[in-house]
Amino acid sequence: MPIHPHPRRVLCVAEKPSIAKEIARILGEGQANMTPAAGTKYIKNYTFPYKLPPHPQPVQFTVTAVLGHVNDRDFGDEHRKWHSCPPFALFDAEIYESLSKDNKPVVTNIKRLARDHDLLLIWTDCDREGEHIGAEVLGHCRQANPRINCLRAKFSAIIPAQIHNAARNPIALDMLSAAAVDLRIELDLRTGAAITRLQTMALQAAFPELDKKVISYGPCQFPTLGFVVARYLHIQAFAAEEFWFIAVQQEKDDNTIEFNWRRNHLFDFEASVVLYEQCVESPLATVTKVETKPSKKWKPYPLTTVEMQKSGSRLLHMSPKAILDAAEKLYQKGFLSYPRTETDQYDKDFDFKPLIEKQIQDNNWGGFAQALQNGEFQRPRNGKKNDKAHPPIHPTAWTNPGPGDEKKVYEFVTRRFLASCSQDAQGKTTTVEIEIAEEEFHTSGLVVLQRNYLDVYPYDRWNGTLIPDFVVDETFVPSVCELKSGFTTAPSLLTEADLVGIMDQNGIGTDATIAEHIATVVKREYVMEQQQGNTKYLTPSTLGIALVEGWDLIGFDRSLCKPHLRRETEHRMQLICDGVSLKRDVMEESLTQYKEVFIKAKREWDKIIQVSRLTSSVVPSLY
DNA sequence: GCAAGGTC
Repeated sequence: MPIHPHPRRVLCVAEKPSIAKEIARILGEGQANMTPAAGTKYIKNYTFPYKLPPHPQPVQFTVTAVLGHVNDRDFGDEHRKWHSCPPFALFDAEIYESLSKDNKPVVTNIKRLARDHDLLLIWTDCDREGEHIGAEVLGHCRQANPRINCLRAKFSAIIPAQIHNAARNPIALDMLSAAAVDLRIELDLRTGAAITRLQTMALQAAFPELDKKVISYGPCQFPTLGFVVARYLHIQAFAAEEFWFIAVQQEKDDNTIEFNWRRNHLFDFEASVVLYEQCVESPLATVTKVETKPSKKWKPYPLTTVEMQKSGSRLLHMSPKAILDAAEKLYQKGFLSYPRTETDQYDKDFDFKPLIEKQIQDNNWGGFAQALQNGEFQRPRNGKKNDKAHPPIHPTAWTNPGPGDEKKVYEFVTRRFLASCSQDAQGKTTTVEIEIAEEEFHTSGLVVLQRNYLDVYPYDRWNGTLIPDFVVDETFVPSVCELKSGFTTAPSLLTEADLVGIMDQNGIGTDATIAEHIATVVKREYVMEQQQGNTKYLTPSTLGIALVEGWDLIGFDRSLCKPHLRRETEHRMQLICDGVSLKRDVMEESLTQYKEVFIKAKREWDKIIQVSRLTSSVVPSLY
């Protein structure tokens, strides 16, 4: 990309204030002049001179930010009221762009700046949403200054080399990605509003007890509900099966050693009896193999948002939403890095030392941090994901946030960070194999030699089970050899941690929104939380089950409750980004599909109603 | 009274 004609004044706009601050710190080399923007306490404008080679004279740089997306979209007055039009009209109704109240001073600020700058340099996150936000910013700046040029800074980490490089080698804003996001915004608004109104009004008419309740549809909330219902129905349909196995135990050196059958277990009773009787007839066990091998337990990967919510909700017994909220607060206070990231690998130039240094003062893990500084440090493992915008979540300063959610989250993130900078736990595993009447059994023991990361990461367990020495060819008659039976057990209901993982795998929602979608289906009373001991399980309400079964029954090969449609939208967005499809064509194709769903649903609506009646007669309460 | 996606 050729460098732009030499600009005199460059206006840099980031996606959020924290990034603007970092860019100004790096490019301004700490000398930037800071003035707060009028009307909003979040946004600051930074100015400083900056050299853009090959020109010898520095130009003036101004760095500012917006707060994510700038524009709001909604239907006009003639469609906004629920009874102002039939819901179907929402598929083709005019959509208007407007500024939300909070964004007015933000836009006033960039427009004012745009007037006396000749180049707009977009510094939003380098993802699809970032390109879209960039396009919104450009639109407003062009209104204020039609002649302003626009380019995009491309960076993959907030480190000086990258930021300077991005400033000096800008590229074009990717309008195709922006168009793809446009598609999503419009499609989700139309389908969400149309189907929500259809569904709500029809169900309220049939069930007076649903009066005043919104029965919302959304392309993310419905698949989320679908996963919960699927697991519930799976459990309902589960039939336990009996199985048999030979249990062998041996007393040795005051220990009871359990040996596991190589066949694990059999579902065939007759066959189990035959094999068992052979063991009873010649009960002498012979040791066939004793093997000791080094083994290790791997330290955890760097922390992404999804992983923080998944393992956090399992270990801290908090909801994914509460975890993200606490992380957000800690981030705003400057204690944690940006909490919404898909990245589980650190940039190769990432400087760990000063961050570890800050943790030395802690009463609980300070000693561990000190040991890392004294030579125990080992670079974190690299995961497979990189959003090219944010590093993994890590503590940026030491704090003791008092009791409560923030303390739990801060401690978890910090221990995880220190653990990832430490070394794998080392141990040795001993396996012993024996034979009784030609049937094989085995057992194993573990000795932990070096705990390493486990010392700072109590969430992981790796316990040694000591087994006494056995020698090959040694023989003994086991103290216990019995034929036992058991039953297969149904899977358990989904936990929030499970659901986060399933949504992530299926591309439902993003790191920043997954927790919200779960909270939404709970708020809508499609799903209920069931506390069992320390764990919260998710179970569908009668309403939730009826919705899923009803929509499935209407007989779409692609039910609204399955992740398929969302995946298709994602795929089509990618086609737009790649320049393969035009937004206009994709929009038409998608809307046609949803219109068909809508018409069919309206026609066969009584099927959903029937299922609902049926389900609510089985379970008396609707909730 | 509708969605999902940014960010605070």
